[in-house]
Amino acid sequence: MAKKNKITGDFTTEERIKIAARIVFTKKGYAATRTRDIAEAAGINLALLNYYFRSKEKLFDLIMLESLQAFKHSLKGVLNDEKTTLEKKIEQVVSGYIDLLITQPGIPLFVLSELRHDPKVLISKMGLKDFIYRTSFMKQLKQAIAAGKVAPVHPLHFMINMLSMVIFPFVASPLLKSAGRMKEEEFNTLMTERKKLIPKWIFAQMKLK
Amino acid sequence: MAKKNKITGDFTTEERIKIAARIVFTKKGYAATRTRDIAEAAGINLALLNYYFRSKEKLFDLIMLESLQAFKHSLKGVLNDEKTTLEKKIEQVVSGYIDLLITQPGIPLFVLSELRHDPKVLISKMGLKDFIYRTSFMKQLKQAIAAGKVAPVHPLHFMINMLSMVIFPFVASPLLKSAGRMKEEEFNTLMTERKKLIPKWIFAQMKLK
DNA sequence: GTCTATATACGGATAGAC
DNA sequence: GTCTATCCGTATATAGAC
Repeated sequence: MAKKNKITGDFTTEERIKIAARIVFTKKGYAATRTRDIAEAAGINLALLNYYFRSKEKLFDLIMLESLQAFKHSLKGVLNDEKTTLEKKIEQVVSGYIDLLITQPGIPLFVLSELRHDPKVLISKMGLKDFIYRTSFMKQLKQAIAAGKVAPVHPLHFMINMLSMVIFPFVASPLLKSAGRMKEEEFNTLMTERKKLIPKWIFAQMKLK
Repeated sequence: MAKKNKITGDFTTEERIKIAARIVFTKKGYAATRTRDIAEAAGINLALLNYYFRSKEKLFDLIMLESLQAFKHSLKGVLNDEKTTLEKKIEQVVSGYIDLLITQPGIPLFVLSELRHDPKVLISKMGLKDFIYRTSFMKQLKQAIAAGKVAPVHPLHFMINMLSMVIFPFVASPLLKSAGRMKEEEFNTLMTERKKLIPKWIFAQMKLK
């Protein structure tokens, strides 16, 4: 029995459809989603969905683009702030990202699982090519390694570790919750703890010889 | 244009279908997969697929179960070996798992994205309930924390960190490759480096005050 | 066991009334 | 803008010949 959560509140029809679409697409993925389900969740008729968005695919592209934007946006500002130190950037990214994921835990899995079908198009449309490399964060990291202040390994390792430790628990949450006997609330407590812990862990990694 | 890789070699028809099904399901997910595509990849007719496996769903369940088995199996043996130290277990899990993922990089995303639809059934069928907690690894880890040898945080954090740093790069590989301007080969080189690096990083985390 | 042909259902999209 | 009714392509599954 799928829950029949109708979208309520003071939204235009177009907004209600988008909200419903985001929920259903995120939960079930593109192929498993029926436009009828979106319409029902939005409290409108199927025909109206097509009236506003022309097709399932166009609606989906919109939602996906916005999801990727949210992802990219929450990294970009912080990683490119010329004024902050490497350490500060890490603290800010980790903290901001975990806050975001606690409220929207389904987005990473949604993006990653759909991306495997046609990565090229979206990645170029989003300007993600070389995105990490062009950040101020990456330049600082390279300098720190060159100066011997950070362990001499490929700088991407630290970026990967940071994103992994922040994002993966949310991606694997159903497995982690049952394999680690956690309830929703315990899980969120653990994730909140990680806002302080992950930066410390990364710093420790960077100092290793 | 989907590649028309027919399954060749000395396999029975049933095996060929399963091999083809694993490839197509892993790449596209359940809903986006057409049984016709599996049949074509297996070099047989659509009707024959139903002759052997009754339905798309039954075939899928089989593939999913085997994928989860592979995941669980590669952890279970190592984590429950009473004779090895905590450190040794970590080294073995990380190394074995990365080797597995380099050859089968699509499995985690496949499992995790399908699991979000109906986690309960598969998790209970797989005996994953409390799986982590019942391991010898977890007992050793708790003892080490109690003895003050490991930082006093929730032991699951370290398990999460290990799995995150190992698995996540493969789950996010399309994004990482383009955002970090890596080719397939560079990516694998990096992952191979991580077989040695991740255990060191975990040890450093565990020693923090 | 393996095939061709087909029944049947489902889902996206549109026509047309209001 | 919003609805009801319907069209039509597509995908699973089966019947039945070989």
